[in-house]
Amino acid sequence: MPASPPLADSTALIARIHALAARATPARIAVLRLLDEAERALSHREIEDALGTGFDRVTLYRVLDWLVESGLAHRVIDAGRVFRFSLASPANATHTAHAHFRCEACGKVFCLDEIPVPTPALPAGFSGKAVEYCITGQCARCDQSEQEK
Amino acid sequence: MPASPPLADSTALIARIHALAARATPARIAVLRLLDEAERALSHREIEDALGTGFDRVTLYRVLDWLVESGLAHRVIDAGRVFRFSLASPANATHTAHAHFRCEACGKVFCLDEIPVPTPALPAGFSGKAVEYCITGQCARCDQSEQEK
DNA sequence: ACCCTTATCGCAACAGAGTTGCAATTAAGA
DNA sequence: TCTTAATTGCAACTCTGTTGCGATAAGGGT
Ligand SMILES: [Mn+2]
Ligand SMILES: [Mn+2]
Ligand SMILES: [Zn+2]
Ligand SMILES: [Zn+2]
Repeated sequence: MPASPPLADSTALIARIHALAARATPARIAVLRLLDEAERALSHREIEDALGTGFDRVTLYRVLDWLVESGLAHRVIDAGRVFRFSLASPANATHTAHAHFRCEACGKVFCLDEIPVPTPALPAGFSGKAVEYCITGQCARCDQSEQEK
Repeated sequence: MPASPPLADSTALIARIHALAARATPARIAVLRLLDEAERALSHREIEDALGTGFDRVTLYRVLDWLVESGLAHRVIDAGRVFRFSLASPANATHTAHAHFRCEACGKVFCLDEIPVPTPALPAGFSGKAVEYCITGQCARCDQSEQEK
C-alpha cells in the first residue's frame, strides 16, 4: 500500500511526456513510472536494478538528465557522491524548497514535503536562490529493525 | 585583510597536530595552514593547486581524511560530486550545525557560522542526527563582477 | 647526536559514478 | 507508408577518490 497517490497508467505517463513535446520512449515511461511509484529518491543504480536489463546505463542517465532539465524530477546528491532522483510533485515542481532526510543505515533519501524550509538572512553581497535542507539520521524502518536486536 | 583571526605560525600548527598524538609532517602542516587561511571550503583539487607540486595527490587525500577523522576539519559535498573541506573552528569543532553557502558562479563554498540552523520536527520513527543547511546562489564577489558588465 | 619503531609517504594500480562521440534505431508527424 | 530528427546502444573516456605495498622519515628513547 503505497502512501503516494495511485500510480498512473501508461497512457497518463505518456501524456505527461508528450506535454513536454518530447518522445514517449519505453525508457522514459519506465523510469517515470518507477519514480512515480517510489516513495523515496532513487539512485541511477537502484533504477537500473529495478528495471532489469533491457535499457543501457547511458540511456538511463540520459533519461534522468532529461527529467531534471524538463522539471519533472529533481536531483539531490548524497554523502556517497551519488545522485538521487525523485519525481517533482505538483507541490515541489515549482522549485519550492523542501527538506530531505537521508538514512545513514540504509542510505535512502526521503523527501519531507511537510517540513517547511526556513529562509535565512545572508551576509552582505550574497544573493541566495535555492536552499538545501537535509537531515541525516535513521529512518523509521532502520530504527525499528535496530530495536529488534 | 582576512576576516578570520591572524593565521597561525608553523609552531602553533605543529602544536595543534601534536595535541592529537600525530606526526607533524610537511603535508599536514601545509594543508592545515592553507585551510586556516582560507575563508571558504576548499576542494582537494584547489588544495593541490595551491600547494603546487611537492605532495602526492594521495598524500593530500589522506591528510584530508585524517583532518576529518581527527575532528580538525569537516567535509561537505558539493553539487559537482566533489568534497570540500573547511577547518573546524572552535565553534563548530563540537559538530555544531552551521549553514553553508555555495556560489553557482565560482563554485566556492562558504561556511556561514553566523546563521543558526533550525532543528525541524521529523515524521514518526525518524531520528535525526545531523542537519545540513546549504544555500545556493551567488557570492559577494561574483555578484559584484556581474554588476560591472 | 644516533638508533629504532612505526606512522606516514609516494607510486601505481584500481574502483565507481557519470559523460561523450557517433553510427544505428525508432517515435511521431506528414 | 515515408521521412526525419530525437533517441538509443555501445565503446571509450573523464573525474574524483581508494587501496596495497615497499620506501621514507618523525619523534621518542638512549
Ligand atoms: Mn526532494
Ligand atoms: Mn562548514
Ligand atoms: Zn534506513
Ligand atoms: Zn562566487
